[in-house]
Amino acid sequence: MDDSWVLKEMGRGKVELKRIENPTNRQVTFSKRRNGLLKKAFELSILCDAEVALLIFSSSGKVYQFASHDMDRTVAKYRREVGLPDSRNPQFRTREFWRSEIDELKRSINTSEARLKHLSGEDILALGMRDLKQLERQLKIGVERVRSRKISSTNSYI
Amino acid sequence: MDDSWVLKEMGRGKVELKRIENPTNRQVTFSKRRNGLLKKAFELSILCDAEVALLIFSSSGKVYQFASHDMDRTVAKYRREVGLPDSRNPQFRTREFWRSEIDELKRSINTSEARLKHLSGEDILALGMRDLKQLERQLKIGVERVRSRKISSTNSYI
DNA sequence: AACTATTTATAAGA
DNA sequence: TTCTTATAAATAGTT
Repeated sequence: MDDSWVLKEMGRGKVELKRIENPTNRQVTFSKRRNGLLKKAFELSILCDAEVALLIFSSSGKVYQFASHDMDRTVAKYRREVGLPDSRNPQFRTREFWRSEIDELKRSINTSEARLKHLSGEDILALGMRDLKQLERQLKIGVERVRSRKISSTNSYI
Repeated sequence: MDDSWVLKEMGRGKVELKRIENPTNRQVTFSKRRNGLLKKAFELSILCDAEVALLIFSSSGKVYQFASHDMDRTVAKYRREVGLPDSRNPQFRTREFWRSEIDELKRSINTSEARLKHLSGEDILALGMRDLKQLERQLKIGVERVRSRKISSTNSYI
């Protein structure tokens, strides 16, 4: 992205990637970049359906935050992921209940996604001839529908 | 920065600020923007001497993180700031946590099903020309893959 | 993964 | 701080 890494930045001037010593400049830059970062965190969460949590403390101690879902939830998720099994939870029944609920939904998702892959021609090695023929028929129907839709769209017939 | 808020984005094209439906595009954009966001978080922490913590979960559940100091420390600091007495064990919120987890899975299912319909040529009235073209391209790829699979299957080339 | 045309972000300056 | 502007970066669509 630029020549000698850790050397330059955006904008009119060129800035070393190191702490800005002038307090005024640092404050101004903090304000601008903080907003930019929060905005991009928001956009990432929307565009890519990601769960994002962002915490920023200014050097003077003020907090700024963004959480696409819920800060606690995301942090809890992170803790589990990282290895804190959070297994001090005595309510295993409840926990098991929710888990099975979720497993069921996940199975449903897997089914849909397998079908989506098949419709994209992926993971079809295991399919038999009958399924392949049916798949081909379905795809051709799809192509035809999309094609005719494109035509009427082109002619502004909406 | 741009005309009608929530309408455009960077780069060659113009993108609505909404979830990218095509899984491939979404994954690519996620990868690019995730890196951009992590980089900017890092730069903010250096340039402005700020304490920054960033958590990103992809929609497939993979975690990415940046912490200028220490994730736990920053989170604890945040909790104190917000008023929660650093309760790392939010038992009373467990129900809400599971509920949002489940809601998300349900949304995911709805999305898969919408896309399945699109690939079958259903419910495509609302799609724009760009999406239709992409859909047609994808369907044709699917047809080709299925066709070639049928041939090798016929010839017992497994 | 690499390439660019564009759009954004932002460092300085006012 | 806010606005403006010149320039550096980020990135969407494409190959």
